[in-house]
Amino acid sequence: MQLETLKLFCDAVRLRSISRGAAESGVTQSAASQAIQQLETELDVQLLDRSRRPLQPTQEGRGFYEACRALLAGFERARGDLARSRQRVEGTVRVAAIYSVGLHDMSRHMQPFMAMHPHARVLLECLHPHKVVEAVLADEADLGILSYPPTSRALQVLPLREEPMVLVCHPSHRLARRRVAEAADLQGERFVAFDHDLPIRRAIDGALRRAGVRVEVVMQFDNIETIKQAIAIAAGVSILPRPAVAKEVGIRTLGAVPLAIGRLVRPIAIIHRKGKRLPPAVDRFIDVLRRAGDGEVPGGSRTAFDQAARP
Amino acid sequence: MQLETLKLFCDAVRLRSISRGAAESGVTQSAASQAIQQLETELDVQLLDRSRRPLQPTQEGRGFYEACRALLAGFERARGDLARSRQRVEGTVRVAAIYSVGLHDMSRHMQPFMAMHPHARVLLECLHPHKVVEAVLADEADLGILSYPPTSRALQVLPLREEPMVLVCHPSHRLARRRVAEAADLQGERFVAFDHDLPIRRAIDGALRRAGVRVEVVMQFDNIETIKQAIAIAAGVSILPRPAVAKEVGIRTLGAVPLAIGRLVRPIAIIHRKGKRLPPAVDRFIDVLRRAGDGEVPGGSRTAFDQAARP
DNA sequence: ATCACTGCATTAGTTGGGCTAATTATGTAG
DNA sequence: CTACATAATTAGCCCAACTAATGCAGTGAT
Repeated sequence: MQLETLKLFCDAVRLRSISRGAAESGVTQSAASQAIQQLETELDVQLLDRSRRPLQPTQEGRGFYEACRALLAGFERARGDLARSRQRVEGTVRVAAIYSVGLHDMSRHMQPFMAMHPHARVLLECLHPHKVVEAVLADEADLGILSYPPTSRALQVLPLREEPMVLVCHPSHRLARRRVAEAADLQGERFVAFDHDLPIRRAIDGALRRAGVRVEVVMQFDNIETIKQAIAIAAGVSILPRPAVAKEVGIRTLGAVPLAIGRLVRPIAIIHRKGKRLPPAVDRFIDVLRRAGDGEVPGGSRTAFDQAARP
Repeated sequence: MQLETLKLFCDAVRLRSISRGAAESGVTQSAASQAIQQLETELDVQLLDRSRRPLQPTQEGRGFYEACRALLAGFERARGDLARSRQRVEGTVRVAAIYSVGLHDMSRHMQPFMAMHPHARVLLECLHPHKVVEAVLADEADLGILSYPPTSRALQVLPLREEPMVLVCHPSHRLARRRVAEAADLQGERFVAFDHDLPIRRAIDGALRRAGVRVEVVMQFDNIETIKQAIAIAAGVSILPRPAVAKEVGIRTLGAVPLAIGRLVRPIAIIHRKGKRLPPAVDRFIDVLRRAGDGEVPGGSRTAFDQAARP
């Protein structure tokens, strides 16, 4: 059953002529005649009264005509909705990021991107790390941005940058004015840590263990902001990615000291679902991130340490 | 654009599988896969996300799925309406008859017909003669029953019977007790006639003229009932079809006398639109009319005149 | 990681449905 | 009755859609 056939029938009724209806659809009178006859056979009902001219629908044909018009209109509407939806979705970049990247970082990149692509729309959602992965897998986000990206068959990982980790302490702390902190300096320090279930915690714990240092964990939180607040009230020291404390260091509410403990970095990556070819808008957004995305605040001075830490 | 394709898509979404959807429609997985791909190409949109199993519709696919379901449901409803309408219409016999036939005559035939065909429905409408023709031509009635049927290219005429015409007068009239009325008996009689624009008037006028009789037309009406009333108040005599006055003659409110003027009959015929093959119910109704339809009230005595007048 | 399993895509080959062109039939108007 | 317009019919061609077979990818197991 073809929609074109229904359209031919509707046009024939509307124009009171099979020929004119056929012309409307760009087919011959013969094709239209055959199609409508076949329709009548299929439905086992006489739709047109051909014994009187101009052509008139039968009783049954009249009712079917109205139904067909509604059907065709419904299909055209659906097609239109689809086109509109496609445009809206294709121009949208849904990003799921962890808090510590999303808030500082993304806002900087979103504005230039929007300027380059005025038709595009960027939706940023800040989530806990595992929720970011979930959102990408469930196709609720086109991109995920997080640290310590998980390896998964369904995920494509694009390394974005590696943030150097620094010792963060209260400005009045005894280590605050050191040029560099050695492993031994941390021995027995009161430490504000990340929650156990976060990869960054495991990375820091491993580095400290390898350096033979034991710290006294006095608090643990699942996000950087809270850790910074704890340090600001002199509850202890911590090890945090440098970009995350750049602002506080700048206004001297926190102290940051480069660490001489292994190569302690926080890898940031973009993830997206594997196999799925990305919409153009998303591709371009990735370009913007990877090109400009070296993690430092524009105009911020770069230390020799930062340079070295980059891959 | 085929409805079957939309159904394949809907089934695939509903069952979360192209294979199962294909099986539902009795085609191979390959056919369904190709059809849905073609649909996506045609609409230029990705409807299904095949990179994750079980199969899931995309954002756009979800919306289109809902629209398609509505479309398919709408079509099935239209098809159902059509079937029901067809049955209702096919079992219906719409009859348009002139008053003088419809009331006396049809009611007798309708009951036997209804008994023979319990599913059928008979709609009887009594109209003025020219309205009967109009109703048949406009396909508002399947059959028309009238006297002096018009010849028309668009109409098929089926002669039904010829009703003998008799002189009708008040029971106290001087001619009421005659066995037969000659032409001369009518000379100068006060006459209640049919309207000029009725064929029956022309038939009677012609017969009288050929017999060399002149009557004095004192009244004229467009229907038999009114003429009978006029005669009943002794306003004059008239010439009417015998079956139309059978009842009044039986109860002695009118007198009827056979006429020896030419072969004066009122031909009754069934008309229907030419070319159009009639629904079975209508065909059978015609059979009933033509077989039983000799125009006499059942049990009514038949005169030698009646016998002779029949073709 | 590897393997087996399931399900979709792809390809090649065949067939029927739908189209055109030409002709015939039919309804309508002058 | 004739002329005209329009629909049905016929013959023939061609593409679209199907099947069968195979390749490929996602998924969950050991």
